[in-house]
Amino acid sequence: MYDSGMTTSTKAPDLTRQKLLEAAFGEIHRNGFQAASITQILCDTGLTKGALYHHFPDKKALGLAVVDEVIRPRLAALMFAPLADTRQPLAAMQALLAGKAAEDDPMVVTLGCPLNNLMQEMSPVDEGFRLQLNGVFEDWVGVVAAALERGKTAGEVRRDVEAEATAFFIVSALEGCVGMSKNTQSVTAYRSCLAQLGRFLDTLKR
Amino acid sequence: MYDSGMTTSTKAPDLTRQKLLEAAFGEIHRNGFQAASITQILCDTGLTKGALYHHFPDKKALGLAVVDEVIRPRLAALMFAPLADTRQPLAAMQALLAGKAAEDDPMVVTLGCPLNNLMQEMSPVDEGFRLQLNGVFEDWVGVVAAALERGKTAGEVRRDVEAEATAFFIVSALEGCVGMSKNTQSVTAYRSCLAQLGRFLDTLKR
DNA sequence: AATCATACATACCGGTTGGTATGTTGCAAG
DNA sequence: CTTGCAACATACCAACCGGTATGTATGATT
Repeated sequence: MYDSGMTTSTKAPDLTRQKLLEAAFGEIHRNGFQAASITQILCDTGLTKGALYHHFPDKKALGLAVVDEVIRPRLAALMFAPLADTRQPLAAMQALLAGKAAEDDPMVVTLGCPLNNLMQEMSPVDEGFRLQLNGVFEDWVGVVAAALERGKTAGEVRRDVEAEATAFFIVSALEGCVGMSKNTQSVTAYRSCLAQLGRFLDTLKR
Repeated sequence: MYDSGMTTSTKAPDLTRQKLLEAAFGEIHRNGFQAASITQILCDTGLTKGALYHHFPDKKALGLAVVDEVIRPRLAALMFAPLADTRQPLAAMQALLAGKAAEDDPMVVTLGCPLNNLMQEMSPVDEGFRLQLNGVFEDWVGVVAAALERGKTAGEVRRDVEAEATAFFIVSALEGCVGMSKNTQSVTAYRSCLAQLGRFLDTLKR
């Protein structure tokens, strides 16, 4: 038999692990990795160090797990999925940007993109983090590039567009927009910046 | 009389202040503000806490001074000056980007843009920092926007270009390129990304 | 029923942090 | 000559950090 009737209390290791990951994600998103306090994360979850260091060997492992098991899936759902099979990547991305801009109070303006935040903070400082983050980033660029290629064969995208370089630029510009808007704390600037990125996308049209 | 013959030893308050600022800039550039160690900064300068806390009330004040007295002038010399009076902002920015791309080993790829780094780290966390950084950023955008406006009247830039929004996007995209290249640690990607930004600039031509 | 590993909680530790209080030196004014 | 303040140096501190060692409850195994 299995513990079907358990609420949360007794023993549910994967659940507590998940709680740790989510809390860590929140603290890291708010304060960055280095400034994220283990104690605070445990405070948020109601757990203790015993639980944490049972599931993760150290703080860095927790951070890397957050990248792989929280940030990556979120990004995949938000940004990868809509482009996964499209043959009109430009239209799809325009819709994506429009959807982003339409959010009434984007948390991304308040706290920024979790991936970008971590990249800016940790990439120059820790090679392990850099590789992990770069993996997610390159996957993202890869998804966009593949979509652009499909758009080329489908006739939506100009033939002389360098898919890989353009994709890299699109993602970079998007992250740049988010980052600068975070600094400005202005939703208006955020939307305006996204609109300009949309204008660039238009120039790729055939 | 004034102490004309002093080398460095006895008393030269503004010089030690400057040394503190430069060392702090370096540590902040390498590790971020929160992770920058006061002790390490003093180690770099050969000074002590007595000196530091004589010139600055606390760590935050030091950081803000770095923004105003180190980062801002550097940025002004590198990015503002070349656009100060141009009537062909597009050509000027293309030249600027080309110059950036031509650097054999841009430190900006290794450690990123000091302004961007600080914005990403500190803006969501400390309002004082946000305002200070945003001041520099908005000045930058203002310089670009003004140049674009002059380009419009001079006939280089299309009339339907929204100077302010476009300037915001240009700077954002540039910072995005730098940030992503920092993560990739690839000078090639950096140059390629700058080239794409150049293509966007071309679309603004009349 | 006894055993044993998993899944935590609790208490503790060395190291580092930013910050302060006190001391010392030197130049310049009175 | 001495007084006084600016410009530092030195010693010290409480708070917090990540990490560990130990203890304990629980469920599964034999």
